[in-house]
Amino acid sequence: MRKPDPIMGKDKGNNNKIKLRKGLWSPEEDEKLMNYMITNGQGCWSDIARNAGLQRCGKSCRLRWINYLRPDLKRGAFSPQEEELIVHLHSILGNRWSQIAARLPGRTDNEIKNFWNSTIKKRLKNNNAITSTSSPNTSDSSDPRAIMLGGLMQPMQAEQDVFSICMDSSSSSPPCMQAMLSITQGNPFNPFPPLHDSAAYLDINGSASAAGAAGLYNLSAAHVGGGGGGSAGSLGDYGLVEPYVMGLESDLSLPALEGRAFDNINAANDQSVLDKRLVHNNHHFNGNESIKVVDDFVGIGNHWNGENLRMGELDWEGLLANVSSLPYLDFQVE
DNA sequence: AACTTACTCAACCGCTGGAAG
DNA sequence: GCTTCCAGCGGTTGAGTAAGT
Repeated sequence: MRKPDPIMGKDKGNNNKIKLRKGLWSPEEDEKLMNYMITNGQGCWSDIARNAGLQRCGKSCRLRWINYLRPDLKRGAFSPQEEELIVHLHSILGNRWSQIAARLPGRTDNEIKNFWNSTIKKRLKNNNAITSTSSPNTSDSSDPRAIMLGGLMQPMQAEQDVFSICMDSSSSSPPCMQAMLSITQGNPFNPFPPLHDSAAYLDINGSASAAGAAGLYNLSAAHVGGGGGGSAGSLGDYGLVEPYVMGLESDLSLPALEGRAFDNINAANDQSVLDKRLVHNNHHFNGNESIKVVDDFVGIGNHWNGENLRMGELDWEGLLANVSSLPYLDFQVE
C-alpha cells in the first residue's frame, strides 16, 4: 500500500500551496470524512475535503468513501455465486466494472476489478493452458464460465469463442458486445443462458430462493425502485433512499442494481459485519459509530441512482434493443 | 531464519463527459 | 461555442503480506 506521506499539492484557483496528503488514509482522516458525510451528506467533493478539514483532494475523498467508508459495503471474499455472476456479467459487459458492480450490491467496481484481474483472470488462464491441449470437442471444459461455474453450463461453441474474446480485458466491450449480439441475434440458442436453475443466491433477503432461472436476471426498472420513481432524496451518486425502497420487499431474486446491501446492514443488524469491515481495511471506528451511520442514512452505492441506469450509453441502448433489454439483464432471449 | 517470489488490494493517474458560466 | 470545474470510470502502481525455497 502506499505510504500516507504528505506531499505538496496545489489548490486550484489558489496560489497558496497547501499540503495535500496522499497514500493510505489514517483512522483520523476516515473519522473526519465519515463524520462529515453523516452530518452533511454528499456534496461537492472538493468542498467536502476542505470543510471536513482533510488535507486531501476531493477525488481522494470520493474514492475513500466509495471504496471503504460507505456504510452499505459488503466485505470479505466473493462468494461462488458472486464469482459466477461477475464472470457472467463480464462476458456481457466487458470491463465495465462500474456496471458490473451495480449488479453486485455492496461491492465496488475497484473490488471487482481487482478480483477479476487477480483471481479470475488467472484462474481462467491456468485452465486454458490445461485445456488447450485437449480436444476442441471435448465437452465444454474450455469454456471459462463452465470452468468458473463448475461445469454447470454447456454453452454453444460460438459463445465460447466470443467469450474467450471477452475474457481478454484488452477487448473490452464494443467489439466484444457486437460479437455477442451477432450471435444473440443470429443464433437460435440463447447465448446467455441463466446461470443455473436454482437461484439460491443473491436473494434480496439473503435467504435461499428457488427462483426459477427465467426470473433470475429479470431486473426491470420497477424492481429497483428508482425506475418507478421510488427513490427518496439524493445523496448525489449515492442517493439517500428510503430503506427497502429498492425492491427489497419484492421477490426479486436478481442482483439488483444496488439495494440489497441494505439488507446486509439492516437485516443482519450487522455489527459484526461492520466491525469486520472497519477493521479489515486499515483499522478504525468502533462499532457504535458504524451503527450510527447505518441508522442515520443509507447510502446507495455503485452509482445506482434510481431510474438513471447508465449501463446504457446510447449506442448500447440501440445495440441491445433486441436482447431483451440487456440493461436490466433480462436474459430471456428466446 | 532469511531471502525471494507471487499475490492482493488501496489508492493514484489520466481521461472522458456533463453541467455551469 | 469556449472554458472551467467536477464526477466518474478504467487502468495502473506499489506497499504490505503470504507462500515458497
